[in-house]
Amino acid sequence: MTTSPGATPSSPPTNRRAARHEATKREIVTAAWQLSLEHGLAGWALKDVGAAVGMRAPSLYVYFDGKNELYDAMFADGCLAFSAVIRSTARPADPRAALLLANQVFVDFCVAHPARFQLLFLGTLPGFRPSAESYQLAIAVLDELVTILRDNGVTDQRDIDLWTAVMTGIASQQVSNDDPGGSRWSGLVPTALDRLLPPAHTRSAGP
Amino acid sequence: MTTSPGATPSSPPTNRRAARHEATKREIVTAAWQLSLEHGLAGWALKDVGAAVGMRAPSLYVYFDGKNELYDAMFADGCLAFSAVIRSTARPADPRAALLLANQVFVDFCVAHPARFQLLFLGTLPGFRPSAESYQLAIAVLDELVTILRDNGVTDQRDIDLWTAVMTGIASQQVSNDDPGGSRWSGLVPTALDRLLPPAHTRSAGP
DNA sequence: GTCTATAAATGGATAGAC
DNA sequence: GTCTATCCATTTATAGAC
Repeated sequence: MTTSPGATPSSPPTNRRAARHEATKREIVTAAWQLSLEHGLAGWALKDVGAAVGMRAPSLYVYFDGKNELYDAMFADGCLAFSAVIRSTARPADPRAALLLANQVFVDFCVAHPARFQLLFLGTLPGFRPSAESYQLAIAVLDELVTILRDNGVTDQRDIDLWTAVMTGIASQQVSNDDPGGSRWSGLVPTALDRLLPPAHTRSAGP
Repeated sequence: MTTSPGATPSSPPTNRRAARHEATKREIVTAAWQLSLEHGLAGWALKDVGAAVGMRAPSLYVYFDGKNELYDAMFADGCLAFSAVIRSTARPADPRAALLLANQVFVDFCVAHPARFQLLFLGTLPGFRPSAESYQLAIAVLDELVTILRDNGVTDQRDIDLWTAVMTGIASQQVSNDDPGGSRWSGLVPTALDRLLPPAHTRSAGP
C-alpha cells in the first residue's frame, strides 16, 4: 500500500535494511545459544559471539545494547522455540495420551539444551531478570501446557503447581546427575504422570 | 600422647596453631556463605570475602588455594550442615510421619538458602565440580534420607529417583517463582507425598 | 555497519617485604 | 600470617575513523 514494488527508486530501502538487521539479530542469538550449549550460559564473552558471526565484539552493539539485552533476546527466543515445539507436536485425541506426550516433549526439550532450560526455568543466571515483554511470553507459553492439563480435568492451581515442580525437577535431575544421553530421570515421566494423575481421580488438593 | 599439657615450653604450639588455622578456615567459609546468601553464589570476589573477615584477598591463599577450593569447602560444609539438620530433626515412630517431616525439612532447608541449594543440588555454578571427597560427603548425606524412604517400603531405585526429582523440583520452583517468604510450592510437600506414596501401595515402577 | 583503539573496571593469583 | 604491590588476563562498553 505505502511502498508498492517498483515505486520511486530514490526512496531508501528501509524495509530491506530492517529485514537484514533483524536477520542478523537472529543470527547472533543463534550463535549465542550454540556457545551456551557448548560452554554454558555464562561461559562465553561478547567477543566469542562476535567471532561466531564474523564480527568483532563492538559491532554487536549495533544490534543489542549490551550482553543483558542479548540474554533477554535469548529468553524470548527460547520461549518461542518451546511454543513451536509444543504446537508442532501431535495432539492425540485421548486427553491423557496428549498430556503424556506433551510432558515427555517438555522434559526432552529441557534436557536437550540445559543452558536454555536454565535460562527459561531455573533462573540461576547471576544478575539476569527477563524484561516484562519476555516474561509475558513465558507466561503465554506455559498457558499452552496448562490447557492440556485442563483437558485432563486438572484445574486446581495447586495441582498445576505440583505438576510444574515435578516436570522441572525431573529435567533438572536428568541434566545435573545422569550421564549425557542417559534417561534415568527423563524416563520417569510416564510413572510420574501415573502417580500425579491416577486414571480414576476425583480429588481436590485440600487446604 | 606426643605433646602432653605442660610439656617442654620450648616446643612449638603446633596444636593450638593448627586449631586456630582451622577456626579461621571455618570463619572464611561462613563469610562466603553469607555473601552468597546476599549476592548469589557467583556474586562476590575473594576481595569481598577477605573484607568480611578483616583480611585482604591475598591472605586468603594461606587458607584456601584459590576460589575453587573455597567453593569446594563450602560444598562440604553445606553437606555437613544438611546432615546435622536431618539428624537433629525428630524422628516420629510412624515411618510415614517421619518421611513427611524429613521431606518438609529438606525442602525448607533448600528454600532457606537458595545459594546453598544451587551449589549442592542444582550444579549450575559455571566451572565448579566438587572434589571426590566432597562428592562422597554428598552421597553419604543423601543416603540418610534414603534410609527413611526404605522404612516406608520404598526400595526401587526408580522410586527413589522420582522422589529426589519431586523434592528438588518443589524447592527449585519455590525459590525461583514464588515471592520470598511464600509457600506456594513448599506447602505442596504433603500433597506430593500422598501422590507419590499412596497409603495403600503395592507397586513396582515397571520396566 | 564494521572496524581499531582504548577506556575503565574487575578479579584471580603470585612475589616478596615485614 | 598478613600485608603491599603487581601481574596478567578478561570483559563490557565507548569513541571515532573508515
